[in-house]
Amino acid sequence: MYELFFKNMTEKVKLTRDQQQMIRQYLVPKKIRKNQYLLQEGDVAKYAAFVEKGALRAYSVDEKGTEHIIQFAFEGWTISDMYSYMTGEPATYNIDALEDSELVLLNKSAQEEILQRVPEYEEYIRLQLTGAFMSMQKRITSMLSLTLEERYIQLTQLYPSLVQRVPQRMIASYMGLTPETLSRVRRKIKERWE
Amino acid sequence: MYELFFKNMTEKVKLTRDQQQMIRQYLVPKKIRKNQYLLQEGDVAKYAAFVEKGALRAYSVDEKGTEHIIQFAFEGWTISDMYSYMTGEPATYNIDALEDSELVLLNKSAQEEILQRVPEYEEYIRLQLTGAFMSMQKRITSMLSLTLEERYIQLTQLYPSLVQRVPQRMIASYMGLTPETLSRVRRKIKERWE
DNA sequence: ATCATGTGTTGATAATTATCAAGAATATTT
DNA sequence: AAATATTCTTGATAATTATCAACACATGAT
Repeated sequence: MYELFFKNMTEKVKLTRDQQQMIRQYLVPKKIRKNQYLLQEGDVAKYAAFVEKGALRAYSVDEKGTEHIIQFAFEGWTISDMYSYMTGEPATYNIDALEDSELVLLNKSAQEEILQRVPEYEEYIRLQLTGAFMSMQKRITSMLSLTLEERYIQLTQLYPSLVQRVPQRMIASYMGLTPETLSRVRRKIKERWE
Repeated sequence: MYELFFKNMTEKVKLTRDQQQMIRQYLVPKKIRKNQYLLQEGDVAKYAAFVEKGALRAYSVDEKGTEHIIQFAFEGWTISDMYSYMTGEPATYNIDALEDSELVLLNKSAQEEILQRVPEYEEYIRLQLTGAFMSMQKRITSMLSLTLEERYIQLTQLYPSLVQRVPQRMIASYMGLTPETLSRVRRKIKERWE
């Protein structure tokens, strides 16, 4: 239990055994089944979830009922509705599981207590946020400057497990396209390599 | 000098006078003129820049020479090529000034020393990054789920100074559109309100 | 194993945005 | 103030993507 969570953290910051034990008290394990919700829009996001095993997505639903996937999270990633988590306001996003998943949950007040008792945890969060920031910035850059083919190829190279474990209609949604267009993009890539 | 920088920081974390004085040692003031570069792609981003006064943009240039604006920064915002700053690799982005600007520069090793001597600075960075993360997530959500009119209206509401101080062709670039299309979007909004 | 449901592909057509070009308006330079 | 450069708007056309529909294939339920 929590192997990946602590492996991930201790790769970034040095923690004593005692500190790790202390943090462990605040963690809540959770298993969810494929298609099960972790968060529904309108509720308050009480937790940030670290993915120990499995895959999740965060998505918003527009007035026409179309889903727009904002984020995927595989093993080693953290997912939440950050605004709702930080402010206690109703969540914008739904979060559900693409596969049976094992999560490590941390609520906000627990995080605050950890931060007071383990200062190194602050550094861990900073490094995590920095990684997420860079990742998102790269995504926006790609959306603005690359062709669809280039974007898809980049996705498969940066996140190979995405393409293997996620249905194509969801990859299309993540890219802001219809499934039909993504199918055409993939055909064009294939033709270019024959 | 540095008024906004310290105002911004002390709104987020509590610092003693001594701590503030200590941090001040590491800061470098810089004035740049409109259109002057702060960073050119290919160079290493030695600094993160806090905007005391003025406005800057970060943009990438694609193979056709088209500029894609990734970020604007007005007073109170920080701008850099985060990946280059963190890793010492060559920068992807150019950063230049849209107006005569006054900046507060902080290089990476100075940041690391501050972090060791003022633990509260860690919290400040975390809170800053959290804000930036939420802002970027909102931007991606809008790009995926809103019509162009809705996106433009949202921009003018979230960042009124953007629309007043930035040429429209740059707003179009930031939105991923041509100037012609943005002009048409604005006309449609106007017709809708008459 | 069979049936039902979901996903991906394909073609045709409609809608949206990019590209090109020119004119009008605004900003900058002399 | 006049001249020049830049920006914004507009129209026409081309290119790209969305929408609709049908079929083939894959997956899930019984």
